[in-house]
Amino acid sequence: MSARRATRHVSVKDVAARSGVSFQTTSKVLNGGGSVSEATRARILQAATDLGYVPNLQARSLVMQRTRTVGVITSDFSDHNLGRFIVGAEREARRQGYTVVMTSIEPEGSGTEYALPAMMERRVDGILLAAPQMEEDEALAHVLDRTLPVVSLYDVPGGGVSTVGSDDELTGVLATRHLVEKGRRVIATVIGTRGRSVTESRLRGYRRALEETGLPFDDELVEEGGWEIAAAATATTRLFERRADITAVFAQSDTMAVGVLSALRRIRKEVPVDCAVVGCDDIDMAPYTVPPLTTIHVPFYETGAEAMRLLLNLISTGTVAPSKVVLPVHLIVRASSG
Amino acid sequence: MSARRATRHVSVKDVAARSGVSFQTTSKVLNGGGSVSEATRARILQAATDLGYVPNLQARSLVMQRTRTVGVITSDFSDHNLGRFIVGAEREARRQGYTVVMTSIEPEGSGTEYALPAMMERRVDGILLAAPQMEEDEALAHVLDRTLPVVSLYDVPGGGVSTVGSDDELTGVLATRHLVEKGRRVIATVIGTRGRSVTESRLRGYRRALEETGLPFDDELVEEGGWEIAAAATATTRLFERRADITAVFAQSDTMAVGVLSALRRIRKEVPVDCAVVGCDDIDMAPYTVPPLTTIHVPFYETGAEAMRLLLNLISTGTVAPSKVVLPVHLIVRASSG
DNA sequence: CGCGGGTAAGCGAACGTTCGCCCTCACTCA
DNA sequence: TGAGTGAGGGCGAACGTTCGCTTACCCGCG
Repeated sequence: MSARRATRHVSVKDVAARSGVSFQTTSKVLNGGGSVSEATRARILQAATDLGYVPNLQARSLVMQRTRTVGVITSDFSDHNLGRFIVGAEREARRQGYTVVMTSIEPEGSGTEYALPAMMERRVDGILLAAPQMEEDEALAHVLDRTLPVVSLYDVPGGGVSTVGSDDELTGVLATRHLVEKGRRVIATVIGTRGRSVTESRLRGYRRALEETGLPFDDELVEEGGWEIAAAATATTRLFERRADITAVFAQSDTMAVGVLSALRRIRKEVPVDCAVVGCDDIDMAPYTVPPLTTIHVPFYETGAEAMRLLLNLISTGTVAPSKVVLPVHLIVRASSG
Repeated sequence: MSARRATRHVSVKDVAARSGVSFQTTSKVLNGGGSVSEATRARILQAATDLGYVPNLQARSLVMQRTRTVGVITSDFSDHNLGRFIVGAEREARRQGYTVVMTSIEPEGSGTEYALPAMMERRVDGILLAAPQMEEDEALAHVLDRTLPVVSLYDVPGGGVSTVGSDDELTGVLATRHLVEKGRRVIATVIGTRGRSVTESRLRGYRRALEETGLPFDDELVEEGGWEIAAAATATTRLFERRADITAVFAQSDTMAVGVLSALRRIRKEVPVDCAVVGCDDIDMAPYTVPPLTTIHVPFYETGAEAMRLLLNLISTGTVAPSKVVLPVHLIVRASSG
């Protein structure tokens, strides 16, 4: 109807006016401090609810010099795993009385130019980094060095930032070792994005498991799938064009494993008889692929929660000393590995 | 090292001191207003970057009486579709210079008790509701009535709240009509959660398409799958126990369709020969199920963006008059429907 | 009766901004 | 020469809090 909002927000002064005391006394009552008689306390409380008083956190943080807000910088979290991370983190923040302000950065965006300034303007008490592409952002480490508590879910170039993640090398080891134990000898792997820390760690695990069992590591058996179904499918096709004798594929994510399965179906390889497949992440769909997917369970939700826990801890102790938390992973065997 | 943060934030006064002017003049320069000589302007700007000045949005919103912040209240957005919604919304907000503060509410939580107050304390300029369970929250409509611009992705009981969504009834119609056109006559449907608006609309569409083509609607052919893979699978099993003559299933989400496919596989029904399957949502996996899933494409990302656009529009015009936007959907034919 | 002590409440300042208004020049023009 | 003008800049107030200090008052005690 009208073009202007009618209702002014009710402030502590309004409450004070209605209960006939100074606004400072009202403030005392409303957040517990000071000594106020039972009578006036009741009167003030009554007035507050009558008026529907809602404290203004902006004003409060202005004087308190902290906002009880943490910033979460993420890339596109329609990605299922990232979504789980963030849910875990948000929940933990909420549990400890913090609010989350969130911004996602574009795949090509550097974060340094928009996201970080935006968070600083908001005077967040700390920042949780959940954007893989920040691993390549050289400017980043420089900017946030020693200025604010920061926890990242991914490696940050300069170091000096606390990190929480799962044991990626172990992931590679468990998957590969399992395939070896199943009697597979020519084990290919479809990896994520080259250069990214998860990718390299899981690849290292794959390699270690091979060497550990006396099998040769062969560059020909590694192909990049870029975390996507379609790309993983073509990667698989390329692998089999090169080496028809492959009897197992380890995909660095369940999503890519779906692509692998799809490619195998197309070239008429039966899973697991002709070729076994192992993924990792343990997404909801994993038990329902054809055949059901053996995978490594990665505790995304817990990782997010743990990261937030660490961040809030840094905030409350005022520390910025970096640390590194690694959460365990485990194998879940289903039909795709025989 | 030390338990106390060393760096105070630099304020507009610090900048003023360094450039030898009053802090008000500094403020003028830093946000464009007023008339300041080129010389001092340059001097102030220089001082600002030297000191690394970052404006304090808390203080600014305090005097400006608006925060350029919108609250997003969501349920668990590790749900893929919700994630897309929110990404779309956040991106649009960012594009228009708004920041998003986010809270998710527990499945059982009412939102009225935690989420809304939290947003109000933060003095958000508007709220985007993206939590399906709020459809059942009777208290909700009462609380936010006429107090703040609100846009919801789901129906809110009392009405009076603007809504953005896709055409759910059309979704049901398109899916069912397609199956009829493919010659199917006994078409079952696995629905989401009873009573939820999406569920009922899609069911209504299903029913309308049947009647439109002279086929009878039969309660026996409807089973609840609760949006989950496993539940959808057992729902399918139940359906076929009742009616062995079913030749098509319309699942109200792709996720549930995966469960349907899995159940059909178990009872040795071949898709699409024995039984066709159509889902909806068009998730990334849809082209990679076995067989690839025919589905209705739902523009989640665009819905989120549109909802945010509407919300920001409400905010800037100061209106609270409710409106209702419905985005189109379309059929995508793949192998699962023959 | 005067004094100390405790409790209840008020007061002033500060946090970092924006905004409207006033002052002070120097310059122009009649 | 004196009034008018307009640009450049300062000043005070306000936004809604918290916090430390001070004041007013009531009691009991010596």
